[in-house]
Amino acid sequence: MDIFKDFASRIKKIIEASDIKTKDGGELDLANVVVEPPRDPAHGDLASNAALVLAKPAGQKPRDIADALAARLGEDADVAAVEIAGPGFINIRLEPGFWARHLKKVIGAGSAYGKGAIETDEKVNIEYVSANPTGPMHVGHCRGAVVGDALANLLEYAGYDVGREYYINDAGVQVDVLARSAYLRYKEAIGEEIGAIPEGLYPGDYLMPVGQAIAEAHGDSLLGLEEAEWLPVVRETTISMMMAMIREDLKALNVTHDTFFSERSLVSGDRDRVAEAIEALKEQGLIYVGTLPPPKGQLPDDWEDREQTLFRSTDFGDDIDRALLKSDGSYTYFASDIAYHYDKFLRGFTTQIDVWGADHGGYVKRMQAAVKAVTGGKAALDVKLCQLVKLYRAGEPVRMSKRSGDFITLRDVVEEVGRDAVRFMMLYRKNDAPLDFDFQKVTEQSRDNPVFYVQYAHARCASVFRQAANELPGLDLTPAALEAAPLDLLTDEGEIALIAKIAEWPRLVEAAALAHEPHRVAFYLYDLASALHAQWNRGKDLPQLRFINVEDRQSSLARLALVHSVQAVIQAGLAILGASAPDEMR
RNA sequence: GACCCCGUAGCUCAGCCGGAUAGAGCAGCUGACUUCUAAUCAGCAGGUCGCAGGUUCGAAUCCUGCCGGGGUCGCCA
Repeated sequence: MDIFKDFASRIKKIIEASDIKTKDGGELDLANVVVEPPRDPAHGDLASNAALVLAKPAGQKPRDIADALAARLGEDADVAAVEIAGPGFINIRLEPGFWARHLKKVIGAGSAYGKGAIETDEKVNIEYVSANPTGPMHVGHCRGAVVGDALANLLEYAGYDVGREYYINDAGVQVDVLARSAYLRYKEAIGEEIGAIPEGLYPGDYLMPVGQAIAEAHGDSLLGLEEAEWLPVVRETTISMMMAMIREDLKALNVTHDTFFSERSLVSGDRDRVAEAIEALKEQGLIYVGTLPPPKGQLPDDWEDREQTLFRSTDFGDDIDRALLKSDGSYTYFASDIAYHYDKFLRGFTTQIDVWGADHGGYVKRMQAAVKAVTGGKAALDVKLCQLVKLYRAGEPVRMSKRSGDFITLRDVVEEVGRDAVRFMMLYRKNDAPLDFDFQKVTEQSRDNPVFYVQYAHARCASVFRQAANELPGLDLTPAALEAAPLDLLTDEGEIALIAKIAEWPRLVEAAALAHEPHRVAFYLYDLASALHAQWNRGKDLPQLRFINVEDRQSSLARLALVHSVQAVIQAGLAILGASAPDEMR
């Protein structure tokens, strides 16, 4: 169904059957031979670099190879013309009938068109959000959440077996601080005067309901206890309430996970998975006790040389070896994280993707080193770093002070601009480029706003079908009828351009999935929407090109088949991005 | 000091595994609404792809150095 792959294999067959060989008569490596959509439509429908990549190993001039391939390619029934251009590109022009046949296949495939573009049984794990359960999600979390969720959708669509995961950082000192903050709110709920929240504790109001819930459950029974006694109780309630809140936030953004993995669970119960992971590394001789050199440049105030238990991450490309135990003997975050990624591997995930904020960039090498080491090179970790999102309102930066607890939450943003707009805008940029998010622009209904532009294209398709039902009463518009439409009536260059754009969909899905880049889907949808709007408007200058023509039911049917396919692809693409595809926008 | 990301039109950004004359949108200018919803379209103008080397038949893309912006830097998470 991917015409580019189809023609690439046709060309490869021609090469294999030809007398083009390496200089010493061997078989050529055809891995780099590709067929692509040409940059300039004047170059035809398909372009191949075959002659260029084979010239050197074959020891022949590119144009000579191109000539030989072009002659054979010209015999293909689907090929109307072959031209050799530039340094040796082979440009192919397809028979008009080819596009009609291709469109028929697209319609026949229905919602399966483009799906499973990659044939694989590989299990991919994507970890995203993983926000500390210490409060509501703020805008900073938003991008990673959307990127991870859309990437998961994309990989699933492309054919992978995808696990979507959230790592709950419920161990370590921060959640203890959280628990102490909640304990204060508990005392408040009991009726004690607590005054101002002390420096170092979480001041947010969102802990008040937690305090009340604890008061209702325990009365004043926790008041006289030592911290060591009440802390585990308070912590557990608090974390579960925080996670409930976070899940609500994620739901508002249409972000889903199928596993919430607790950091604490690594060491609770009868097993210590962190120790097991460290043991696995130790068996390979990758653990030692030693000291690290102090960082160059500004020395931390409290620096002192100290012996530590270290992982030899430098053997796997890291800049420095990394500590696994704190001075009090407890595990570092890194040690737990190794165990977690090891656990993912043991669950069968050989491709792992983590979506992090850019401020964790310094953590990438050590984690990749750890995954490589602990899985014996059988699993690989890709990390998608999301750059900062800067908020604007009508061009003016929105100020936030985190200290006062007065930050803009994810919920605020979703409620103000809507889920679709947030998701689309977060994906309308590469994840590693900073993003300006303007509340005003995002809700604007214009071409400046790609969300509405793409959704409107979908709505326009739906509108055409509503209109067709009115103007062409009795015409069968079911998919089966559209598939059987006389599609060879689609000969206008704008119509062919639309079919060609639709034909790029499986290729786009595959490329975006392999690169782990969901933003490409958003850009593709924008292009496809643009091609549809263009063809629509041509119908105003040239009424004979309008999708619906009451005088000509047959060509109307063919065009409706085209519109149907555009609509289906936009719908599939928006679903990957996690945005809705409205039938009407008024 | 080290490492990571970024640098493409006035602005915001695409550019797929190295390919042809580097593309969109916005802003600017010129046009198209008795419509299948103008929330749209057509056209014009706008570039030393940060700088300098290198690899290559071919570099915005790969390598090295430099400049500029952002981020990170032993036990936080």
